[in-house]
Amino acid sequence: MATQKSLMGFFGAAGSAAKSKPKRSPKPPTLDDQPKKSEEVPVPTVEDKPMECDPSTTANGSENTESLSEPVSDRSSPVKKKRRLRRRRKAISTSDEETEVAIGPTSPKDAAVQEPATNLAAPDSKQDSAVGSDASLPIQDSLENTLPAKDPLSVAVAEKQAKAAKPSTGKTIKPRNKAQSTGSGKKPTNANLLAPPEVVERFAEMIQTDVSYAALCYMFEQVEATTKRLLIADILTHFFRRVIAKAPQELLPLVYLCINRLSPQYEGIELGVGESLLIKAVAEATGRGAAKVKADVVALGDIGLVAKESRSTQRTMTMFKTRQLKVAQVFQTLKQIATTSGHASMSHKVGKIKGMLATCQGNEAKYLMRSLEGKLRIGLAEQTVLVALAHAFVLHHQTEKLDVETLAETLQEAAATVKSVYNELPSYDVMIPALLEHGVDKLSEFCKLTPGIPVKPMLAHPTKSISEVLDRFENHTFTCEYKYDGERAQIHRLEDGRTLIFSRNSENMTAKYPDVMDKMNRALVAGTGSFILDCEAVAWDRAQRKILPFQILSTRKRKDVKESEITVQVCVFAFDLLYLNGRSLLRVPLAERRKLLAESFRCVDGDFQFAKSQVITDVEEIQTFLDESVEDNCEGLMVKTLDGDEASYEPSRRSRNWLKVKKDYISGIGDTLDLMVMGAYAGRGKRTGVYGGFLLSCYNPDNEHYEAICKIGTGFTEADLESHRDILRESIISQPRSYYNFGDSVKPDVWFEPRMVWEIRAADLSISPVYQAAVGKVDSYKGISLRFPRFVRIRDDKGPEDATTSDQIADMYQSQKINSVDHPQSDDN
DNA sequence: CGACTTGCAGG
DNA sequence: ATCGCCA
DNA sequence: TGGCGATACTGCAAGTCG
Repeated sequence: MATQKSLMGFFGAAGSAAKSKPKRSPKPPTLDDQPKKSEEVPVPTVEDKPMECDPSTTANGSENTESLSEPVSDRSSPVKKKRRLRRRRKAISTSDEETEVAIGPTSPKDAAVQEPATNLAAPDSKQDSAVGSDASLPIQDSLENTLPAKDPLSVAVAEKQAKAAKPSTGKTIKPRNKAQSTGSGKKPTNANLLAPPEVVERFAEMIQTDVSYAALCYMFEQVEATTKRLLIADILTHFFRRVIAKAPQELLPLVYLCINRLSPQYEGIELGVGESLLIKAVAEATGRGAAKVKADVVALGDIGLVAKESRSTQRTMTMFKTRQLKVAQVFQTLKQIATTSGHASMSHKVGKIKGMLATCQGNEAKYLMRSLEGKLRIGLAEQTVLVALAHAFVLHHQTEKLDVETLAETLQEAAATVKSVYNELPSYDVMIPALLEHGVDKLSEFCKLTPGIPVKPMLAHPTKSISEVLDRFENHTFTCEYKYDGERAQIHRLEDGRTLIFSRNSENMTAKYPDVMDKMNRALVAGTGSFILDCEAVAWDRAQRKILPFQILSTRKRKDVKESEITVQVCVFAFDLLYLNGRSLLRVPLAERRKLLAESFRCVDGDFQFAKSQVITDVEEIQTFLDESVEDNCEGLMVKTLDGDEASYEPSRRSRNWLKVKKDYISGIGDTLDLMVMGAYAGRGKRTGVYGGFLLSCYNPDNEHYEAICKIGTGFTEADLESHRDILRESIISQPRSYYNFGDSVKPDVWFEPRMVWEIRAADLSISPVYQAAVGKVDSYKGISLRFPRFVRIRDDKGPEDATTSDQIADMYQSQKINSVDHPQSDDN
């Protein structure tokens, strides 16, 4: 409760929240935002200290101290928060340079390799012991006692905000950092790229024959506390090394927990748990109201923190836990949650979650909730895991001492191998056992491109202009292809004749496209056996023989599709061939792959075609081809190198060898709108403390109403977000104006008076089931919204009534070529 | 059984 | 999807 | 430049609820 108020206060809810307790006086409403910048209150600095020095494990302790010492805290300039903390930690570890510094000239990775030397003993070693599972007891106790009147969450809020407060130097910090990292030569010293020895020791203690969930969470903490990628990788490497040595059977579940998955993507096992269920679980587990919990989530920007904090109160009396969560058990429970279905399944899921929560200690609840939410957000994800795995296995098998450079090379190669293998066969179920049994060296013998298992598709870089394309490909032969607006489809034909289709994200879409099986058979040329095709499936109007918009494609059924009942036909546009008759073509240049593609398949009009392409040499040709593609209802062009080493298929890599030129970058075609900011939503994660998104509207001069058109959450710099918060604070109103039209489902956390106008770029306009913009103008009941909206800039020169009008929106929609002929959505008018 | 809600998938 | 930030 | 994490809209699928 207190938290909600404070949130409101935080966002300066002048009207509604002000009424609560005035106690949080030092909040920033208006007073702060102006003067603060300069020389922030010293308080936060002081508060910060214990945090940064403590190993994150003792965070509990410091949090308390912190909130105690300064419950009022200072919420003036949130945003910088964690990042700052991290920096400071770095600063500390930087002090011990000598360690591996000798390696200077070689890649920093070398350093990461070395056994951590002793002198790394940072000022923050000892306290570690406080981490122990039982350590939380006294801490929580003290929390209870010292803050009798307070909801622990308000403590957390205060803490969060204290963190958020700038460590004194407002603006100077950025430049300083820059100077530090880039300006003054060389990389940062290698010392801070190494996992601190006490961390490694801790791993050794915690990881024995099996792995406790606490051990994993300890590792997460360590990772979360740093931003240095090499350090993160090294921490993870040490963790895995220990696991490989002591508890190899735990490696697979651990890897899954690190990347927050339960199985390979293509198996489609999902938790089926979202925020509402988690809120319910936390509420039930703590005996608090769901509404309160929800408010806390908004305030803290992280349901993990809410779980951790609210749990600690409840806990005090039932503290005698004996059970300790194990990784294997957590993983298994997660899988159970995922596979629970049918009647009352939701309450069963909640039950399991509550069960685990009850056993959580320290930070476990935080990470458990984040896992359930699907976002660990500790700065560690798949790519890092792959590197760490590679390194861990190399080091595990490494018996003889290599010189630093050789070792570094070995490690780098290993990382490349593991990544490449994984991208071709993205299954830890296969790869981890293979690694355990054969090591990295022979990995590619056992794990290779296999029809039936999706390859990570090659991605493309967005390009801002045609000239940028030319710059990039100046000395290469390249080709342009239509970029179709459909769904990526990787079509596999196995040796046994089965056909499988995977999406861009490696989901199995076979059941969605039974009609494609038949198309493939008709498109085969004699002699074509097994293959993997890269294609785009596009909605197709058979009568008019033309491409339909993506929005139509998306209305196709996804499960149990029977060929006879298909309403939206598709045409498959093939553009690459990755595997043919038992042979991988990944390393074959595009020109050759394309040739094989053309030889192995035939065009079946309206069912299976080749992506339209053209080899191009100059700007004008590209421009013409681009215009043509848009004219043909495509999104723009893909530009690809044709020959040589740089024309191979690089799974998962958003390589520079493929570029995309989208029409919305080209002025005149791209839609830019000026929209009024109606309201905003509290940010989460790294956006805690600022607004994470905003509700926008267009203006309808006929009735002088503002009609909600979309939310927006990207395109802002961090500075933008801070500035928006500060500026919009002045405009907060407690209720929406009577002339605001919006759907209940998009209600923002705070409302603004009509004032601010922003320029927004979008790719397309779409018929919307939830927004009101231009209702009745294109569709009698539905409004219009934007596809891929992003913030461009503030339009200070425009008043709210100068915003784009509903009529203009309707016109823009109509003028999208693809909608001009006929589209199912528009019932009447 | 229909309306509503939630989660997940796509771009 | 898009975008920005960081090493 | 790669890796990561913040956020957008829409529709189906599967659940809940009255």
